[in-house]
Amino acid sequence: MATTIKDIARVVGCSPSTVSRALSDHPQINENTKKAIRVVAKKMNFQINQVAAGLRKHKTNCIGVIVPQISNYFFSSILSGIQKVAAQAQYQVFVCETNESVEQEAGYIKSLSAGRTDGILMSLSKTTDTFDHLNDLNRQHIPLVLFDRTSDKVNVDQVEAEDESGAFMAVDYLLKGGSKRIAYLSGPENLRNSKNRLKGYKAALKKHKLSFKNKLVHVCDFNDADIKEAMTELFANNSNIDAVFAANDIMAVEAIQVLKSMQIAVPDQVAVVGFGDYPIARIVEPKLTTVSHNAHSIGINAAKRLFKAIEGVSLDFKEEKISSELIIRDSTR
Amino acid sequence: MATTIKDIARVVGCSPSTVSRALSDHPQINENTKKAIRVVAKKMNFQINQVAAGLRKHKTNCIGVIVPQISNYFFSSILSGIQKVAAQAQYQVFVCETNESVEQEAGYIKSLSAGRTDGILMSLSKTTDTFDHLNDLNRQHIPLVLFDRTSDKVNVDQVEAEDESGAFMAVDYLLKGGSKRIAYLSGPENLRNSKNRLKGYKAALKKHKLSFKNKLVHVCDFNDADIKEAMTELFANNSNIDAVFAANDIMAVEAIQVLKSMQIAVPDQVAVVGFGDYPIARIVEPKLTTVSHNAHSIGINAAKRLFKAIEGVSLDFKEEKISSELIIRDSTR
DNA sequence: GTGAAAGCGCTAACAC
DNA sequence: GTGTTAGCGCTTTCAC
Repeated sequence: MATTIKDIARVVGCSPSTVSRALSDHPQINENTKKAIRVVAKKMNFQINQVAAGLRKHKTNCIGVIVPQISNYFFSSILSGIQKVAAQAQYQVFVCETNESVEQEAGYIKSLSAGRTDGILMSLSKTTDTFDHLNDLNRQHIPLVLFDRTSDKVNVDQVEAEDESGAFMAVDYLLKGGSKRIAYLSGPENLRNSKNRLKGYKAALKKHKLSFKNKLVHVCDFNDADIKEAMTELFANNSNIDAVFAANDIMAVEAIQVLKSMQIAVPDQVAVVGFGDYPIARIVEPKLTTVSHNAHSIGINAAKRLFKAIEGVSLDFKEEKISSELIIRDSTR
Repeated sequence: MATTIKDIARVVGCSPSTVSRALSDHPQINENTKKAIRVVAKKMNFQINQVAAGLRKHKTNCIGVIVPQISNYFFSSILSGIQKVAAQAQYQVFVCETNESVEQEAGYIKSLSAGRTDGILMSLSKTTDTFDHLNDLNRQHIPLVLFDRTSDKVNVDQVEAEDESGAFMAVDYLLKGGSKRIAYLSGPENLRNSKNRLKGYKAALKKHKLSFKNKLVHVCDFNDADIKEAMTELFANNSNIDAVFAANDIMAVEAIQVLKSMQIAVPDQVAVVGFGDYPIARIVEPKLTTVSHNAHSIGINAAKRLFKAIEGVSLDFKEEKISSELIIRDSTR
């Protein structure tokens, strides 16, 4: 068993409270007592049980971050933003991965909210369609801020990219460049971002007085096989497609690979635009034109909101949009 | 304040112990009582305080994973292996990022070991050169397993890639292909993997009866600017370099970019081999020849070891090596 | 089948 | 300046 303050008290010959006070550098404790206690604590290799302290103080100085997938560059950039703010606020961050499963999501929510952390930042899994586990948090007064994968069905702070205008910029740029039939590789349909990006796509078509064609839209599940299938299907039935807009860079890069394998020249025959500005966008050939959604800022702002809420400063519930920008490279004309 | 078992007890009209037993489905509690308690618990939106339970039971069913950098593909692959094993064992996993700082590392170790988790998996930060914070864990009887970034200065289970033989295979292959002057872009010097890969590099040279030249080795700090500088320097002073072996794929890809910008043809003038088989290896042109170190297996085996230790099955302390393999693509002849 | 009481390791009034 | 006491929310022995 590990050393406790009781053990130290016994050795030093004082009460546990004195030990507790000495170790947290309470001003009213005699300097010599403090010294003696610190020496013994060190010698006995004492490590404070932060969980017990947290239970008592109702304060952990930890936050939890729940994401669908840690290895996704977008989420890890957001994470680095969050960590930066957390470090400044002297908080530790525990990251949990749901693997796109609502069950895991609910499990982590429970676990983190059950006295482990002072607040939670989270991005919904793509299968999440019930929100009881989130609304529970409200009732428990555990601050929650959603980022990126947000939802209008839950009444909390939300920080997300300007998906609609980002998609609009991308498609508008393609149309200005002369493209007429633009395929859209969408992410999972029930995600709000997917819907918003579709809105932007449609709005750009409208601006250029082109009609929306449903068969140019393919919903993909964020995996390579899916994209390959979608691309093959699109180009089999609509050989006159002249551009592809993908809901993220991974899909866009995969689309480029498929086009190459079909001997279709990018951007001369088909232009490609992605979303996210992942590092891979600068490596693939041709270098990918893409919409940057400023993931780092999403993380920073979401974290700032969370800390405000933890401090009890209740901002009005707000949806915050982080501006996106179009980054033009070589996969478009 | 959130609902507690006391609140439920008051409403139902029984004792807290009965509530506790009912909710954990104790066999000796009357079915009707259980039902009644569950109904009230649900209505009052009760969430058990797992931290309090953990404090009492000395068991959390959580493990912690500490890595230098979450966004690194290598670490996220390892993580997915860990998660898989953890999910099977009904454990939750909390991921912590040190950003290569020993202070953060020590902070997270303390925090996780202070009653928050039943065991810790970790990969050392590149600046870690003292090991007290790790040896403390031993004294506290908190199981620890190191992976990838390991050290011979701490006496715990360690799981790592076959760095030396992996590097040997890569360099041997280059030499067999006709390369004579092979530059090595090494990772930070104090990491054991860097040293082991260097050993492999030297062993391959020796096999082919070539002498080791120190000026062909450049230590880089895992960032793009560094690699650019190293490459520029190498190729300014040794224009007859005909191959580059990089300690990871990110560096290798960056090296290819630099070579391209210098109008040097890959692989015809200079061959390039990486380490890791990151997804980017199949995207870059030419596609990257690289050593796969089977990150997923590293995660799985490290986690299995940890769970054995948590269960009290004390395997002998062991260093386990996961086999690497050479994946030949287009960046070599 | 259920309750009372003790205690996990810590902190914080309240005493003196 | 330091000790006593109570209690954070839970589980678990020991009663009955």
